[in-house]
Amino acid sequence: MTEKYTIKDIAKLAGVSKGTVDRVLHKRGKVSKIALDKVTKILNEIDYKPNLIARNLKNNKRYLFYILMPDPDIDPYWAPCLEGIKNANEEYAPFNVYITSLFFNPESTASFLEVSSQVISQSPDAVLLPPLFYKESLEMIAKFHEKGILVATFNNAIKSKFIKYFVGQDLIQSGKVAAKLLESVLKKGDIAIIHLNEVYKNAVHMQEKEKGFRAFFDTKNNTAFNITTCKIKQPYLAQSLTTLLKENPTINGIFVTTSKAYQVAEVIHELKLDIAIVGYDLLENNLKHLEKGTVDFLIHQNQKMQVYLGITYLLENLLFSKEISDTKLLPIDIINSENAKYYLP
Amino acid sequence: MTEKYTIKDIAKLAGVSKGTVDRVLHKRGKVSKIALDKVTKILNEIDYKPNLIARNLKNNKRYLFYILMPDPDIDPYWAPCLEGIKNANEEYAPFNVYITSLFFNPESTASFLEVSSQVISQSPDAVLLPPLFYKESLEMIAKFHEKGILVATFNNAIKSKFIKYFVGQDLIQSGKVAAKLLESVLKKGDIAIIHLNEVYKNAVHMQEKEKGFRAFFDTKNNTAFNITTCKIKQPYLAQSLTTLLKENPTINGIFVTTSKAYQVAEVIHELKLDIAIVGYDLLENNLKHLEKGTVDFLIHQNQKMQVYLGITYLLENLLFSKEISDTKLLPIDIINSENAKYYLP
DNA sequence: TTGAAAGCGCTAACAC
DNA sequence: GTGTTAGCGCTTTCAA
Repeated sequence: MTEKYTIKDIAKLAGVSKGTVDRVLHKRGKVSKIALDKVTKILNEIDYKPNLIARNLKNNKRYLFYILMPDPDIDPYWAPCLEGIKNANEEYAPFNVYITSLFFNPESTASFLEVSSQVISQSPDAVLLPPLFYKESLEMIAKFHEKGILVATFNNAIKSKFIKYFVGQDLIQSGKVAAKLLESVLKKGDIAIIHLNEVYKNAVHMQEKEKGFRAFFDTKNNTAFNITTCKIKQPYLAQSLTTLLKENPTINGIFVTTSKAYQVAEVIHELKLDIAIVGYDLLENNLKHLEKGTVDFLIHQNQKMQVYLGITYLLENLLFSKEISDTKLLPIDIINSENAKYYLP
Repeated sequence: MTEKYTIKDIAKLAGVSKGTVDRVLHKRGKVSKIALDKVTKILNEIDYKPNLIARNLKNNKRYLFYILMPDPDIDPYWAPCLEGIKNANEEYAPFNVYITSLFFNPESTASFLEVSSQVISQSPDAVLLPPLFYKESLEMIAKFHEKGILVATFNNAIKSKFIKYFVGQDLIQSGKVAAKLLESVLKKGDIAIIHLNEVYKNAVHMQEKEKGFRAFFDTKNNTAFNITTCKIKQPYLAQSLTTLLKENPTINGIFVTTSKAYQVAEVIHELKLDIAIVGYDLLENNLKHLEKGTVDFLIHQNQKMQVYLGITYLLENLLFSKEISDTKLLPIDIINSENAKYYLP
């Protein structure tokens, strides 16, 4: 059984004071070589684990934390994030952490820039955001970094040396999961990949999912499937889709790369066709179709966990200097009508 | 912005000492009505949230925690639990918590009883166990309770008023998930439910899964499927299964209710039949077959999370008097070849 | 019944 | 450089 050592113990063993031990532990300097050696020797002999809790008791510092995200009222995709923020908030409140969420309009880069500047003016300790607008996000992230603000991203990955952590899913792999699901259900046939354009650009999202989807069949040299890609913009969905399916009557599977599978399902249902659909996200509308059987599978992107982990990673780093890997890829959960309820709030 | 109040603040506001506030907060009595009223008034006015961390800093008490589980070397199903224990251990070590795992032989009630007595003799603060042997488990749980030991169970639910928490999955629902998966893949046909008897009794497990599986098709009045149940004991699997499939050549789907789907898959592969298989648990052997395509889906029972949560629930209750619901049902994760890696250690 | 005080493990300011 | 000391928020003992 390993004993528990405190700073006091180490001080006694090394024959120095607590203060000196603390200086050694935190490399604060101002320690003579002799003292340093004595303490280091003891530290090597025993397994000292600082009590991280006690460490922060002392800390009077208030930690300001901002979450910058699209308004869930504009796009319900983001709604689950609020729950994750709430959980993190409850957990870290005793540590003097103040978490504020600010919403921007996902259709407007101006709105994003405005809210970002607002955050900068508060000079918080850390910021978490989904970098939806590539150029603008990079810009703001650089500015955050310049101000000494720790940055983490979620939802979609962009490359920047100023991003400390990223939490999200591997979208290419997610496309492969969808492909495997359709393969299981269909065995053979023609599949349409439908990029149903949403209000704001998530082109990268859609492209990566398609890439993974196609790669799955390509690497298998699976010739039983024929894949068409189709970009459709609302409000032309019903019309475009009907035309597509009339022209390609052999299509028996559809992969919807956005969270709007329900819109596709409605059209298919209307046309009374028997087509398997795989889509994304547990929106209420999607769930209805899962239940009805008009959507076969949904892939859960677990937004709630994404923000929750994003927050905890940053805070554990700030509060306890914990170092973890810079990228966390969440499981790609497969949802059908029977297990859906466990993934809902 | 809600202010943060400490006991000191309350004491000042109420015009009493910290000690008195503490006595009120913990209902320790020995407080005059006047003092009590003054403090209560303040407490109603403000939103006081005690700093749970500081509360336990003072605590010199050592918490002894035992986990009682089958030896993972005998049944690899339990191996992931060790990881969960390790995580919990790291998290709670600073709180003077000492977690010990003891293994019993899942084939032997005697071994279970022996290890349990061993635990009792240590009079720990809490115990977590999967109640595999119904009668013996109830017996020991009662004894634990008698000794003032907090008990939580995982993996399988049994009823006892002495069980504080249960963490596991809804096995009936899990059967429904399997049913839906086979329905998606097959559309119609004959399905065999195979209860592949394992070394020790988990009859209840298997029965509940079957119940859910059948209920799924029953409530749907789905007549496109015909379901046969089949209990097979090793080492007769290959023989029995071959006979079954010869006699029922229309069987195109198999639901294996235990973690031995790979054994079934091997036979099917040998027979060169095209039969969809849904099974349980991410054992290495099962994963190989997922990859090969001889098993279509696995259901993840998330043993790791089960123990991890079981431990945290008990400890949060012991350390911080947190009260949560007595039953936690984990998500029923659907695994195919493409998302499996995210659920592995 | 009450307040004062010590102390949990750690940090940081402050003398020496 | 180094040891001493005060204090984070809370619990608990002890004297009043």
